[in-house]
Amino acid sequence: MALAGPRRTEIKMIERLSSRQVTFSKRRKGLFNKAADLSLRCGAEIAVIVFSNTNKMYEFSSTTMEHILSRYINHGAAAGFSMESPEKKPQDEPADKYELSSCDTLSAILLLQEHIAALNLDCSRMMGMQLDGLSLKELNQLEEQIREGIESIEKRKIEVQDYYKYKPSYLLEYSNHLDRNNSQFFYGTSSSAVSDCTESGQSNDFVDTSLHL
Amino acid sequence: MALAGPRRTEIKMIERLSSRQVTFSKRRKGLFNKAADLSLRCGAEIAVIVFSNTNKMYEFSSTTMEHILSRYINHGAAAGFSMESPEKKPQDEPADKYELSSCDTLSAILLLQEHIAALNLDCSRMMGMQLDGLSLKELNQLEEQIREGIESIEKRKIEVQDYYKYKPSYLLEYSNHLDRNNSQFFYGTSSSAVSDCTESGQSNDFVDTSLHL
DNA sequence: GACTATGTATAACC
DNA sequence: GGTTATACATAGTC
Repeated sequence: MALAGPRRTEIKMIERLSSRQVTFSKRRKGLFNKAADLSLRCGAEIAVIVFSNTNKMYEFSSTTMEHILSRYINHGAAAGFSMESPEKKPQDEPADKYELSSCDTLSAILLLQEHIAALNLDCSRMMGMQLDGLSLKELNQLEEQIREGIESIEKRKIEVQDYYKYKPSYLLEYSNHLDRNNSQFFYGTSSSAVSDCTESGQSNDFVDTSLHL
Repeated sequence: MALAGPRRTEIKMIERLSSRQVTFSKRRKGLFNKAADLSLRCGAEIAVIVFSNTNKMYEFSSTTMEHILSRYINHGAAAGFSMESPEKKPQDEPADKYELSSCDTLSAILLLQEHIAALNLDCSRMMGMQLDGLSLKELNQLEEQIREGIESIEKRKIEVQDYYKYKPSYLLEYSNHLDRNNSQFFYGTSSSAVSDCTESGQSNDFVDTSLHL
């Protein structure tokens, strides 16, 4: 008689390789089933990509992977631009931003590069570089911005210190895991909802980091 | 007294819109949790993309979406990406040498988005946001970086003040204009391919403003 | 958004 | 790869 069931299993990396592989197979299958279920029941379009420990790739997609990915790309490309030009009002989203078709790849790339240039400039300036052309007023704004950043960081440092002081280890598990992978996402916030056509503001994917100078 | 539980549910599209939406929310959350579990327990890298009926997008990714997707693209490109054409795909085709394949374009965009995500993260952190997952040491490094930035800005402010002091204003405007146009630097560093197999930590070195945390 | 009865996924074992 | 006991997910309901 098997007395075993899924005992209170702590959520952490399984050490034993064989167990890990078995668990991976079973759970991966379960995950794909869940995805298929959700897709069918709710008419959702779902893609799941999994890379195992051993760099093997597994995928599920309710329609075509390519279709979902290009849909994702277009969505992200559109949603990613909130502020490449500081002159523009960030809240007013002109309709044309969401009209990127999959054929507009070249312009999408150009826009992304523009976006990168702007972000690069912002980053550089916060590090005290590329300050040419900023007026005194703008320099003051920049400095103010940065000082607020430092304040937040100081606060966070205290939080982290307390956190480690009183750490419940089960809370650290996932964030530690993510730390190892150098991810910016924390467990609860890695899922985000962004509307396809009409967006009313909230977007977790791309934080508006523009300095608006 | 609620006598209900999940009765045997046939797997088909849920007709009632409200039920479908509720179910979608619950199951999507469940799916993402499963993905997170699997990722953590087995050290897998997982991405899930979901488009709802109403074209809302939701995503989960154990690391960054861009990283996983470009890994997917590269993997697929190397090992039989063509599912629809069972025939072989010779890579040495002089014909499309000067033509970007859709795969290349997609991966180019992903690379750019990954770049943007990294820059966004850097900028956010310098502004005191997105600090989750940074260790105390990293927070200190970040703060140090920023303080150096402030120092440079202070110095620049003095320069500018002197500039105003000793320069006729009609010359000032014009040179300010020139400064501004010259200050935008481009995405000059050639974008190196992101290595897939070796997870040697952060690989956004192509950003010269990277914080290297 | 919380509750609860019930179905489902799955860890340990074969 | 199959079985079973148990934890987990969740449909219907408030």
